[in-house]
Amino acid sequence: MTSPVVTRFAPSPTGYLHIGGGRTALFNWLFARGRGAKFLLRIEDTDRERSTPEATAAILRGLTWLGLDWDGDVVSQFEGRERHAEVAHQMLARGTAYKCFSTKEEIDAFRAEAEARGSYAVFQSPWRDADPATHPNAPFAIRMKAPREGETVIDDQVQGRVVIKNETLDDMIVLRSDNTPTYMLAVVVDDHDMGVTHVIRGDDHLVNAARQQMIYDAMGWAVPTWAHIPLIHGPDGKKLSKRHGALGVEEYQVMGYPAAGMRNYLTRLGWAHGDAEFFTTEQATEWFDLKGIGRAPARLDFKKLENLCGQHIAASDDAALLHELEAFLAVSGQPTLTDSQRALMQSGMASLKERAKTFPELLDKARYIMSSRPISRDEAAEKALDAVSRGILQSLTPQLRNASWTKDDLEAILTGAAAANGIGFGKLAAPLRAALAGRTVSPSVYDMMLVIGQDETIARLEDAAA
RNA sequence: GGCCCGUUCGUCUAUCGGUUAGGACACCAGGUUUUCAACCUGGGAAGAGGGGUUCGACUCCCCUACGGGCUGCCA
Repeated sequence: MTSPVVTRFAPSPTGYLHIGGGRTALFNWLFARGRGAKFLLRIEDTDRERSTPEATAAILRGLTWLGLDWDGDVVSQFEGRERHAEVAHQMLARGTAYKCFSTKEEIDAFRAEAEARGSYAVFQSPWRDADPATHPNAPFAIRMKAPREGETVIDDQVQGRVVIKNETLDDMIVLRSDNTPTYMLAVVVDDHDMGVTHVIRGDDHLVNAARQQMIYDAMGWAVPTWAHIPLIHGPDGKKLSKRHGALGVEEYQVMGYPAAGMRNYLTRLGWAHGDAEFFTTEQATEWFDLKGIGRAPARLDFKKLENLCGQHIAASDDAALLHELEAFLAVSGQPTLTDSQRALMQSGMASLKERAKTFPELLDKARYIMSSRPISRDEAAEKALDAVSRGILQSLTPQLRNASWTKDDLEAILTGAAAANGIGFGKLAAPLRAALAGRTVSPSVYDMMLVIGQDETIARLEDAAA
């Protein structure tokens, strides 16, 4: 009988949602959602010094923006501390753990001495096999009685069969002398209690998996399926750091990348499904598997991210895109759309979305919608509006006033005007763009005219011709 | 220092012993065009190095180099 699949994402609330953490969460989510399984969220807040509620909130916001919804309530690891202590004591009772009275000072001294000698032996507690009768009446930590010989084998779905010699692992502390659980114990207990079947996490935990597996064995619990994924590196191949900027998932939102494109890019980073590059989230959940995860760390490539985002923007539903655009405006601290801007955006979206890779870019292309008369013009636009062009624009307005305002009608008028003036259409389009958008780079003149309408078009042309 | 993991075009990757080593992004050239974007065509571009195993290695094994991780009463 195979138990139903359960995955989880377990971040420490010590900062925002890291881009690597976001991808780890995404992989877990994809794996679960593709199998009708559960995706749980647990906050590893046992380190009271470094954990903050603000960080937890930021992580939740990041996940939500990425569209990764979790099942059930968010679990606080700290809340389970009594259960963790209980398990530590069960280990004691089973003889798979022991009380260690060595003080932190003694252990530090041992390490310092070892280092001075140039050796790096693991600390071996003198209390491992001590007679309980000799136990002092003093605070103690509970240490796992780890096997000293043999090896622990991690059957990893990504890294393959990884063998760790037990002699290289020490008797880790599972319960501190102040009765608080350590991470090693807490993860195992929580994953077991939450029924987690697949642990998909960064490969910085690969060796930890061996230690954790010892606890599973000590408690006689079923070991989950391991999948340790490589970390993400910066564009320079080095560890991701502040220097690379854009470490937090939310920063990507502020930069204006659409969530769908972000998901696509992050999924593709370190995972492959043949030659599939551009895909929907539905396809991703359907295709995602552990086998497709690569073993080497991947670098962030903003160009590819942008390309994918452009494709997703173009493929998006107009109304949904407008909603996401407004959300972007809000998080990036920009003014909200006025009612008329929103209405124009709605009708202009179809042409706008074909040409933008990010929301700032889309907004830039939508300048003809975002600005109102009088339209301010940049230098190139000013140049395009020379005396001759102004004259042509002037001569155009009577015809436009009588136009039926359909694409065909406008096309007939404009190409006719170009021909009448003995110029190519491109020569006419430049001043039109300048008049309509204040720039010589803009969406199609027909699209702009159709979106802003007859009156506004004529008014802008008259402004420019004046 | 010890242990563990990794290494295919600039980047993300395909390949699961036999391929002219494929695709995508980026780049370069040309085309189309109503500017930008898009689009079309073409191009350059890779198995870290060295040993094995094998009729045959990118693929399996070993060594080296480089990168990363772990080595806490942090997570």
